[in-house]
Amino acid sequence: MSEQKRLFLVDAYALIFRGYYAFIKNPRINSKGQDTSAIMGFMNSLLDVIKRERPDHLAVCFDKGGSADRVEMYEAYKANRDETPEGITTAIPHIFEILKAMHIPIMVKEGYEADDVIGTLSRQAEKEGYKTYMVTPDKDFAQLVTENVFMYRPVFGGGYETWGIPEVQKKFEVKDPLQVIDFLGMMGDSSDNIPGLPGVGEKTAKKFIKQFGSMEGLLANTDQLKGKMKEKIEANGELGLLSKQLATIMLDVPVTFDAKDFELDHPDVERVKQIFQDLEFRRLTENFLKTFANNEETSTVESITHTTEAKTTSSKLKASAGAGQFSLFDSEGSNASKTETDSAFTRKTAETTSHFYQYIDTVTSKKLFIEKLLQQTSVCFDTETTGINPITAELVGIAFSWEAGKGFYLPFPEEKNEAQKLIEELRPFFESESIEKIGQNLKYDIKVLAKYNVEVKGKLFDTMLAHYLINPDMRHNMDVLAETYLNYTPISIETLIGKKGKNQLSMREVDLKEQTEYAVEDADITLQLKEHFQNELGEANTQKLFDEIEVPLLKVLADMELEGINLDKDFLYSLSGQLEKDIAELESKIYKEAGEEFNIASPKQLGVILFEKLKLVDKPKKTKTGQYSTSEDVLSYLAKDHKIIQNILDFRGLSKLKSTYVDALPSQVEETTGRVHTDYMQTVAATGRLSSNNPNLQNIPIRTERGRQVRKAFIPRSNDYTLLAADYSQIELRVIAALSKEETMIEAFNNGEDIHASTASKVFNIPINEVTREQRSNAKTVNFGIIYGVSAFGLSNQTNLNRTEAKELIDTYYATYPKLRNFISEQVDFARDNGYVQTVLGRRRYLKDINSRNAVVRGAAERNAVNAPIQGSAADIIKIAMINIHNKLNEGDFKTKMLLQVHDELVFDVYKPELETIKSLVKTEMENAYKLDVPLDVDLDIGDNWLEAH
DNA sequence: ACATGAACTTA
DNA sequence: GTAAGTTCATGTT
Repeated sequence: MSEQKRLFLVDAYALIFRGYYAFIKNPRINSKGQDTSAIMGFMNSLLDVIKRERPDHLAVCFDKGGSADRVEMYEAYKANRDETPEGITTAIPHIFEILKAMHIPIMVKEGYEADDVIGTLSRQAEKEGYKTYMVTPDKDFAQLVTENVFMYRPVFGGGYETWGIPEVQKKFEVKDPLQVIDFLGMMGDSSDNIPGLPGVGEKTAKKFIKQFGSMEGLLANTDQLKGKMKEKIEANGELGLLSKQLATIMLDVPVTFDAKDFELDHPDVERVKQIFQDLEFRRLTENFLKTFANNEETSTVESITHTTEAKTTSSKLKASAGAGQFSLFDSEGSNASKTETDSAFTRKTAETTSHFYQYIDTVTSKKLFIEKLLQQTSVCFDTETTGINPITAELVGIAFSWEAGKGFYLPFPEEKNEAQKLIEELRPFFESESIEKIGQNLKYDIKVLAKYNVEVKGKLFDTMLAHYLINPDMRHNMDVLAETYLNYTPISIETLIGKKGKNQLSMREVDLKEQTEYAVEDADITLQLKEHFQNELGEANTQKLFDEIEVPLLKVLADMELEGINLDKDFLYSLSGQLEKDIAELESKIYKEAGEEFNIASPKQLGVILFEKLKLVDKPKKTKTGQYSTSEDVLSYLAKDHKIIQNILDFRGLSKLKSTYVDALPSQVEETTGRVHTDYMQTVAATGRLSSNNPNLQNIPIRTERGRQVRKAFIPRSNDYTLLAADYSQIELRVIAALSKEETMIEAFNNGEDIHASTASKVFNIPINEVTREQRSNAKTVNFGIIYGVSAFGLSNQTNLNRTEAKELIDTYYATYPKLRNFISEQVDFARDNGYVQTVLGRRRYLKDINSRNAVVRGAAERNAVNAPIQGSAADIIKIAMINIHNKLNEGDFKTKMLLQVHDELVFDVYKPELETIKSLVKTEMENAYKLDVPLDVDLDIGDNWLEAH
């Protein structure tokens, strides 16, 4: 069990300040009038670290006398820092006293800051083979991180996060933690009074680091900059270098790391108790006693962990039932060895049933386990990893369950080769065609395993997908499902790794017993959910949709996501520069026109300028929150009244373009693959469509000339490849024509007519070649309106027609296409009778509001009743095409890959020699994915980027 | 630090 | 009028 030794170095002042301000609203004052907030806050953190981590070595580091060197360099250094609050200065002697009583070494060195002391010690400890954890919230320390040196940051709301090299690379967007110095030097730090470069903030600093690598790199290449920025940086090179020096933590402080001195040994309990009593700390005393009592207990438990004898629970500390104590493989069905949940466990899950979860940590038990595993016909599994991004995540463990209430957890070693060896032993299971694999969101697990070169074969059952088909309007996360269908509350991941968001620990840091309880429970629950959903799929008549569409598609999506797409970052960088310039110009024009400077991006401030200062309109429209509405349609209506309006609209358009696409996309290129990997969500859209996020590649601009340029950045993987975009022409109108059996429209499609022009010709009763642009455009609007469930009101809003003209147009439209009108009322009637509507493949959408007495609510449900079968059927069709194409590409061993899906379009990276074959393959598969009474038509385009391929 | 609303992007 | 996702400002832990 002897891991590498771990040294914890605590940045005292940082934690004291943090503790002090945590209580600032409600300071702790004892009966003697002492403000003990700082002491309390600090001690809480310290005990917390000890309790969580059980360090073998620990020291607390203080500043003393400021940094003489730094003041010499820059006299303003830390000058504008506020005077230390009295509550802190008075706390220091007490803290010293407590630390002494606890036998914790205190490190101070006159003339050096704690950063420098910690930095120096970490380097010495590293040489002696220690892993060092720097306990501090201060981001500056990130520069010290190495393979063996970590930041251990307390986070708001409790808990800690560990920053190793990958975390630092991610947070600061640097390649090497040392670049954090350049980053801080460029952007400056007001609390340390590091000046930084003028005009450079976080974003620009990150950009520079990526572009030039360092401060020196930037200063040597200012010729690549433009405009004001160039001038400012060239003029301030000295300041930049000085800032970098100020930000650098020293590594040569005259202190010595002596392992023996730093060993964490037993505190003088009586003395500490006495001090705490004097300060009137009651909870803290308890906490302290528990922390150190706990320590003893832990070592006892560990010493018995590997015995096979089930041990009677003698202490409330042994909370994780079952795990670790196993009389395993002779235990099938034997209640005697089943560990009942005890009080400490039951408190989290009220209706917990007894369970039998075990982890596997010996060669023999592993051998037995794999033997048993391979005898099963159906197994639920769940991977636990270091993160939520499957491309970078590493396996921490895999849980398995094939019988309700029971399961096993196989932890994975951190070392890569060892992990690979272990997964190889599981390969026969994962690649077995005859063992069914069950899971919740299998796409994730499949992607993780793919990174270990393991393919998941055999029949699949994904409980998330199953539930999506059973009830698409609900949410499908496991916790909700367990509560709804099993009346069971699973252990939340938050109790393990801390609050959601950025504050999470890695699963790797969680105690093995807790990992087991959590992971196996997930597999167990998922297995039980499967039993439940299996029957419901049959009842909802969606078994086929599940087996033939959604489940096969999951693997297709996994492949597409792993593949990613190549992005021309440099192109976007230069685009960003142009946009920045244009935005700045618009900005100054707007300020001039408004007569003052304000935040144009703030609808609130903008509203005041437009409607109170410039009084552009008498009765300004308000939003539902009571603010002035400055939405696009309101503003374009005013564009003729004041030239500021057009500038504002342009400003908004360009800002959106820059922030959401031009600047965001390059930062989402995956470091390890050099490509952008979107995540397709298969279970969010109520109609059956996919959605895409991180980044969303389904809303890349195309309508405006400027926006469309972004598509030039999406490029083939190399010169041997080209992009192919294949899109269905008017698929939704074809679907509605086919479903309604409207002959007039079907005939137009059969004849290959321009459907909007054809509609205009019929509605306005003129020959098709005499249709004007405006007529075609109005016809187009109505055609789309039908798909969305028209109203005259909506239509008049979308066109230049007034309400009566709009009504008239709709009436004529229905007269032209009578069966469309029938189809619409049939859908609504069907929904009223059955409570749902469905697509060509039987995908259902339930409409609970269809019989609502509230006309607005009911109207919305009626529009859903019309739209869902159309949008959903189109989604069904392209899904079929994707599965078939994916199969064909695999069977034919093509180098060509399918990369993207954008609702009615598929994008491929085509290996040039395969181009002709692929073109016909794709067209055939898409057009014949599903047989309708209307031909499906697919347009193909190729190009050296996504814009050209259109 | 986190959630919400407004605005803007797509099919 | 349908279906989505991201960013920014803003107000609240």
